[in-house]
Amino acid sequence: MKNNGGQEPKERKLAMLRFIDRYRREHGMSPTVREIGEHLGLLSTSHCDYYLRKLEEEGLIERQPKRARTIRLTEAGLQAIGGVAQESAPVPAMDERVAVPFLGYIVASEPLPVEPLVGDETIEINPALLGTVDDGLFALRVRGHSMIDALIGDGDLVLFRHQERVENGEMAAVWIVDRQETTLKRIYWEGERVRLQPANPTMAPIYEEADNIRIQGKVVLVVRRLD
Amino acid sequence: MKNNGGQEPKERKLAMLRFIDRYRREHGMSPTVREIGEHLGLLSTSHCDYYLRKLEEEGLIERQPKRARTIRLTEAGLQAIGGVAQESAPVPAMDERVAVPFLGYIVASEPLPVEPLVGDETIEINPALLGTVDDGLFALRVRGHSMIDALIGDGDLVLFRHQERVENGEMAAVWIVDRQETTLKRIYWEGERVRLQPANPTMAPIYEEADNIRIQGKVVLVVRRLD
DNA sequence: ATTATAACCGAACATCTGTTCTATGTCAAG
DNA sequence: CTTGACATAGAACAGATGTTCGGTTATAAT
Repeated sequence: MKNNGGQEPKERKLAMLRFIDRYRREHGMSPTVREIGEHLGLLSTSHCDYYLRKLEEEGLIERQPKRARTIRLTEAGLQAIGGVAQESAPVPAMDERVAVPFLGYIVASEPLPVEPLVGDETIEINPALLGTVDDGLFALRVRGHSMIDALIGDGDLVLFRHQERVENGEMAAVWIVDRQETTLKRIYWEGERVRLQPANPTMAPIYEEADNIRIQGKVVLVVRRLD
Repeated sequence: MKNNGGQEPKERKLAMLRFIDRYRREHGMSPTVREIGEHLGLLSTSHCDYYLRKLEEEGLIERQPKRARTIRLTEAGLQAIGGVAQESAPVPAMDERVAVPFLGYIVASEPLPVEPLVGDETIEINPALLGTVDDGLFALRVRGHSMIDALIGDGDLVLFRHQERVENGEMAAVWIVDRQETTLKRIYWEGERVRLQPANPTMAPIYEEADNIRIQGKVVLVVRRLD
């Protein structure tokens, strides 16, 4: 059955992508299979599903099986639209934001007592700034000057990704267990010992037993406001 | 039946509003009645519906009857979240994003020819990171190391606010007229002359006639990705 | 004590929504 | 001509989802 309603499959797929994208932006939710089909002049939900499957296989959309209104464009899908609609600036899809918990402050000098990492304040960050969509992010604002040579200054907002292991030389938020304190340093593993290295020549490194620290997260983004 | 699960009705309504808002931002779609109820510890969808009706009567949410996943906050609902949660920074509404034109690269070393500031690529920035909502922003990615002591490194994304005048010591994108070149430097006004000062001890300042430069914009935000 | 109200529950119901199944029609290749 | 691939329709199905209904419980007021 090759009566394409006047459209080539490729064009129809793009029209479908565009409809989904626009619908989401205009309605704040995804369209249903029936709504998509109606707009494209398809008389059967299964026909619509046929094309949605193809788009999904091609990685241009994603949907949650068996749940209502979950269709959304992937990054590739957005680019597919952008590639054809050159005359309009790419408009980010609705969900292109990451809510990052803001947990307070981290001292980039001497370790100081910091409340357990808990908070309900969030900061919205565009994933494009992160280069990737990450789970397990949290944000801390820096106090102090011990990471100045790493271009992290007092008052900077730093985003961390939760992970319990970092490579030598990577910067991380470190919880020192027996001190009940958290600090931001560059980490170097030295056998049973860990060197917590400031990036500031006037400051001495701190040494701790590897068993006595907990890596809270690795630095992935630094934001500084100057105005 | 006044067992409120430890929450006053007003507080529970706010918790509900917050959950809906956060869910939409994190998942790009609205929660179901069951999801809302689960999060609030309500054991029955009808109980959840009871509160949703109230919120709807109060104009804090809107939903499309009988359709799946259509619950959303109204403007009043968003304000209700922001208005009560004084102890936490206001969370920008979903559409509060500033589309900042990304105009390419700026050289933080020797001035080099740079195309006129034009481009159609944009980067979405949360105004909360800026501290203010500004018109006339543009973004440039840094090339070079001449601003290293100002904690601006190679590859950093820098946001500028269009302005034609900066104070001594402020950092700005500067267009040098007779060279037809743009550079990022710290600016110092010295009578008829301007000193374009690198923040790198290995580099000499550049002097230009004040008439020969045009301030393109002042640095207001620096973003660095490390991962 | 009674009464009224708000809050809460669980079951049932209606419909929405996505998905599967079966069948047909068209086209191209052999 | 046959075969296979692609596109299309409609019906049916399963489960998701919102809503209604009938009831209970706790509290405050009288």
